[in-house]
Order: sequence, then structure tokens, then C-alpha cells
Amino acid sequence: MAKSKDENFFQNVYEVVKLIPAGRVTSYGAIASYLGSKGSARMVGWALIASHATSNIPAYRVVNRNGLLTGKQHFESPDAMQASLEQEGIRVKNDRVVDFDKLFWDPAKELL
DNA sequence: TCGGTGACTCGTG
DNA sequence: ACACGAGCCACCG
Repeated sequence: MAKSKDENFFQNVYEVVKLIPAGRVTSYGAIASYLGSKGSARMVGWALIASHATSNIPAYRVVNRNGLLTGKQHFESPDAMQASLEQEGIRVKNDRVVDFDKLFWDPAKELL
């Protein structure tokens, strides 16, 4: 029985997110591109929502292309995302990751 | 079955 | 620089 490919996609998202090193962040588009679904950045976000009920997924390490914590509203608390990021040494100002381009972790390049 | 919505991103005016 | 639209795919009513 062939499983739905979307399940594989979700699993891939979880794997990549779990591979993000502490103190680093990445974007939805980067993950989608790495998985081959370049235009499906939205699906990555959807997978992150589902990740809540799956294994321990550091979804707080995933932000949008601008380094903005767009998904913080989906956490247990809107401050949980920023708090978790600061625990890893990441600075957050105005719901945005400071030095985002420096902390940016691209799976297509780092995970090569 | 169809339409609306959403943790996004890029191109155009 | 800003505003708007289009593309993308899964979930819900």
C-alpha cells in the first residue's frame, strides 16, 4: 500500500526542522524548496501546525522569509516562541529575529 | 462537489 | 518604497 505522498512531505518537514541546530533559524520557503515543493511554503506551515500533535518539533526555529515570528500565535502562548528562541541565544526584537541573515540555516546548503 | 482559508513567497505596477 | 494579485496545496463546512 502506497502511502499518500503528502504524509511523506509532512514527515520530511519534521525531519528537517528537527535537524535545525540550536541557535539557528530557517524559513518556510527554504524547507519547501529543499523538499522540492518550492511554491508550497504554506504547506510547511500547515505541517508545523500538525507537528504540535506529533513528536517534539522545534517549530519555533522556523520563521517567515523576513525573520518575523508569524506563527507565534499558534503556540501555547504567543510569547512561547520568542522565549524559546531567546533560550537558544537568539535575540528577538518586535517579533523579528535579530541578525536573521546570520542565523539563517539553509538545509539546501548547510545540510548538503 | 465547491468554495473559502491559511505558520508563505515572488512578481508587477 | 508600498500595495495588490497570483501560485501553491491541504483542511474544513
